[in-house]
Amino acid sequence: MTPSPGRRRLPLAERREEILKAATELIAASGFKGVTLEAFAAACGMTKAGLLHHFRSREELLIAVLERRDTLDLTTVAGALEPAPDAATARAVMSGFVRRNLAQRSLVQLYTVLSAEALDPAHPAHAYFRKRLREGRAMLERYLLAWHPDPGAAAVDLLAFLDGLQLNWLRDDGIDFLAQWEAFADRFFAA
Amino acid sequence: MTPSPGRRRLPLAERREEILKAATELIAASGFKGVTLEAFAAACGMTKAGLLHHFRSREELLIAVLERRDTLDLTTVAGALEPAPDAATARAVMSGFVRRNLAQRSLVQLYTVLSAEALDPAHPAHAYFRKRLREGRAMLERYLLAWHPDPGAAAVDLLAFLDGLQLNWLRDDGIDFLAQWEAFADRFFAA
DNA sequence: AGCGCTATCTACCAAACGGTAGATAACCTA
DNA sequence: TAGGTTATCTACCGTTTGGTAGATAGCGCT
Repeated sequence: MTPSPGRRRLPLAERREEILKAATELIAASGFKGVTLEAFAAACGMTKAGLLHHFRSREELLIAVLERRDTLDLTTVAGALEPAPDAATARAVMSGFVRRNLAQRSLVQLYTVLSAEALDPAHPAHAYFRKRLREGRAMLERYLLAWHPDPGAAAVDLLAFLDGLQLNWLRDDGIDFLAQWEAFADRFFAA
Repeated sequence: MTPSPGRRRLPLAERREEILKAATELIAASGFKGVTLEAFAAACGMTKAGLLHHFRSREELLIAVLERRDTLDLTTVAGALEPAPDAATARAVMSGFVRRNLAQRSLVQLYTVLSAEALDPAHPAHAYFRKRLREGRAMLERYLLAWHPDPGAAAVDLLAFLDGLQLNWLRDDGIDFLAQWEAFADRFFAA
């Protein structure tokens, strides 16, 4: 476990980014409970103590991982709905969202594994996921408002299908995510 | 943590059942990784050593929990498809399944939490869930075979929706599971 | 070149973990 | 009521865990 070129010193921002990226991969694979401080550190060639210089505790690292993905991901989607969009543009936005997720399997897995783990009210990310779900649903509802007869139920419908499809896709990569989505969307956006 | 009436001795089968029931609740709440041997034991008023008299290891307890639920649950559904059923009976069977799940929230949560946790190939229940998913999908496909134009894709569709709806229902009990399901079924079984 | 800053390391700790060994006590039968 | 069976307990062990204290070394600045 000793790093090859002795000691590797990086500027703060750079090392932080490296740690967060590695942590994302690890949590996606084994959940938060499944990864130790030692493992997080080793994944970027340092020691526990070295890592704790950047994040004061294991839990703080988790929060940082989540917040990083939010700023990187959620903001991209939110911009496009200045006027409430019609069915066609709503579908286009959603399809873009799906395609982007498809390209980042480990990220999808991070959120899936972690959000299930965080159903436990004692989990450090419990509050985070509650908030995120509500905000996501509210945002989606605004997308559907202009043209769908029952935006509330439809939002639940769409999110449930996407979450479930992701889950099954992660379990069995024989599933053609894109095809299943497009077929669902054909029906969903026809109404 | 000392049990009130000194020592409580139970016949083997009875104690086993009590342990499994308590373990199911605990795992549903916090996942398998989230519960210690001590916690499993304390939940039925005994010590670690006492519990290990009935299950040789923590992992063996997990397997027992899963197998118990299978014999109790999966067999009930499987019986009804001697001839490949038509759309109406297929829907009736599925609706029964949904209603039964609705009445046992903690059981649903057990499977949801655990199956996400077990996406990790190193998880002790990983193989179990892979097998279970494949069998479940194959069974559902047989239900759809007689009347649906594309049973394979439809089976994925239905399971994805149900899994996702369960997940969101667990996250936010404001969701009306039954209503969402019936609306989805109206569309699904109309084809 | 030399100095200060700080990113990183080595060494350590207390607590919690899964599991084991051997003593103890509750029930069943004679 | 005595004795055997076994479910349960107390006490312990070795390992792993998250986290801390203090030493060390790489980098930027003058």
